[in-house]
Amino acid sequence: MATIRDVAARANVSVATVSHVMNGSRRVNDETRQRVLDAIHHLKYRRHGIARSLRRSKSGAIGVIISDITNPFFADLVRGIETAIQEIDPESHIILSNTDEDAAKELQVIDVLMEKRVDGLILAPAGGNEGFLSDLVSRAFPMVFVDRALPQVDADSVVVDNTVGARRIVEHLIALGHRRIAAMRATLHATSIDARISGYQTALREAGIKPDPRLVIESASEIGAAYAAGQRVLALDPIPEAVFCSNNFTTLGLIRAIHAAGLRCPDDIAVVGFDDFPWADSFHPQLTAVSQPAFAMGEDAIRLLFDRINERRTGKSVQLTLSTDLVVRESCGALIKRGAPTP
Amino acid sequence: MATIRDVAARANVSVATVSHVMNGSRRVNDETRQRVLDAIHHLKYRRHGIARSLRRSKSGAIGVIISDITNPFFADLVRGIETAIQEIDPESHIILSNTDEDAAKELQVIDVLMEKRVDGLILAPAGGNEGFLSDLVSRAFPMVFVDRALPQVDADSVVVDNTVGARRIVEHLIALGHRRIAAMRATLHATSIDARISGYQTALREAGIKPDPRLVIESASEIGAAYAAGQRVLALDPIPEAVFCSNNFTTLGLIRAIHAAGLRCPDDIAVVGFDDFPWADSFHPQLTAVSQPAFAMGEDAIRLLFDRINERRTGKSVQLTLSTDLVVRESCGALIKRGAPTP
DNA sequence: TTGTATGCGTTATCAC
DNA sequence: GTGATAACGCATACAA
Repeated sequence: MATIRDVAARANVSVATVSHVMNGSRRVNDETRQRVLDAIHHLKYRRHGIARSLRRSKSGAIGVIISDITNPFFADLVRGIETAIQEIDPESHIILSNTDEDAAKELQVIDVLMEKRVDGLILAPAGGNEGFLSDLVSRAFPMVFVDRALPQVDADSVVVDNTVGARRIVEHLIALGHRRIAAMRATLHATSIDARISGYQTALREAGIKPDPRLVIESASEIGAAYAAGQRVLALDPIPEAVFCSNNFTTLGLIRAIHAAGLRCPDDIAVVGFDDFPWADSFHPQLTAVSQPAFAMGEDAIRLLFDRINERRTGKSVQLTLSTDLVVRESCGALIKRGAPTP
Repeated sequence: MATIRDVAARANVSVATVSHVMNGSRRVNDETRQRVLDAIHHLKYRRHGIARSLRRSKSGAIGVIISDITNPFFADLVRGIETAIQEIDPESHIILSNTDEDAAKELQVIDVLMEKRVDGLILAPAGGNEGFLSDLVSRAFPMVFVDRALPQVDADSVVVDNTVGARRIVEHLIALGHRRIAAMRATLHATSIDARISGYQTALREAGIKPDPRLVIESASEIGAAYAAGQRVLALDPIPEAVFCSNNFTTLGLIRAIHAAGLRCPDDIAVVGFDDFPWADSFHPQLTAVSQPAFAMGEDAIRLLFDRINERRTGKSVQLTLSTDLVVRESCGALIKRGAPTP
């Protein structure tokens, strides 16, 4: 592989000149520049990104730590990050790591990324590493939380208004006449799930319905567990008229349980979910859901991050809260019972 | 940030010694080692991955180029790659790029990755860059194709037996009594789709059914287009008894079209798809599909790649063909018409 | 068992 | 408008 010296030699110039034509960092005589360009072309020269990183003390790598890329929400988020990087600084790239919500794994992954000298970190924190993370931000390391924030850690964050989103969709359920509304609570050490459940409870209370803790069923965030939890929901006596699922997994598990039990949705039981996904309208009935702007969250997160990296912004952290959309389809019963009203 | 010199100074040893204790690359007196370890600990020293890469001329980066991480197949594949990397060489990491099946984007992305000096490439080729890629492998650059191979490019590859997979599932349809079987052909410049359609035709022929080109409907690999294509399938006269969908998108589009038309599956029309996904059994009816070992493909691909990188294997390329699984659920009509026979 | 010194390929400072 | 050269932080060949 040709180096900058090879190019310099062939073009009869110094390495400095080659470097400057590559980077446009100072005026170069047109004829000289052309000689350099020719040499570059002939030698198929590509600059050595690693050497460059070392010299400029900027790796061009952004660490992105999520729980699972297999989750469509995170896949969209990552595409958003990638797209925005392309616009803002195409020389940068993502290093992606999955933690599966495991705090220990998260810690280890961050360690590796620090050794790789990532310029910054976008993190959907699993929770449990607050101390370490606080230390990081206090040393001014560029970091932004996404999807969930950690109250104890004062970093930038991009989240969604979980409370309002959950509240709206449960209000919708209530407007349709449902009263006995259960909830599936995904067990994650994340503030987001708590907020969703709390939005659910608020909606009930405002409608004069007393939240019944027995109607809140816990479920691990994994498809098998969610199926089992779904069966527990159906075993409630009497069976709920509607169910609010606090994330992807619980929705899928419940729907499967409903079909397995030979029940019909929304006739026998209505279902709504937090977090929409591309397949939602291939479902039968099509799923009514709270849709999160995952792609936009990724874009915003990376923008905040670059602002930190380039020190366009220092000091006080900023919290971005995007709003969700209520996507009314069929599983809530809306279309069937009375058309598609908006709450 | 502390450097190796800081550590050396604090421990009263040379940088060489520090380097050797970090890497375990030569014997060091126990007491000396302890001093070094203490210094490392006190200074919170982390070695500089970039400098290390430069010196060892090994970036520890693996380029992974796929069409879209949002596709569950690729998400699984990437998790497989990541998991195997963790085992084989935890110092390495993935740089992920999406091409959206765009050859120009693919070329550009590869260029960027080459500048970053990735140690190797795992690529689901979009097609169209055969010349460039051939050049790369001829210069012994480690590369392995995944999901699809390029006949003109002699690189290692990990694919699935598309023909057999498609054939089996269509045979299953035939065994259930379906005769008029349509197919949805995703338009991709990929050998995999061709192979699937050809498997479909073979199954028909072997059953004495003459493949009818009018029953093969084209669809772009995008959900909206697939929905429209699905409607075209339903508009065939007479309506097919069953449909074989050649990938994820076409399956989803068709199912949606069926529901929208008020038809019932499998009673009015049976559906099977190539490429299973985690949500398939939350569908109603649950989807019968050919399941690909995406995770394992990722593992195998990275293994092949590391063999190249470490020159454990040179020269002749190897082709790995994994087999698929037929997952019989409900959409084919099997359970409903006669229990769940295996073909 | 340990240390010295060179170079990996750049960028950037300083000099001309 | 151009060039010489000193870092960037590490691994390692060679010495001791």
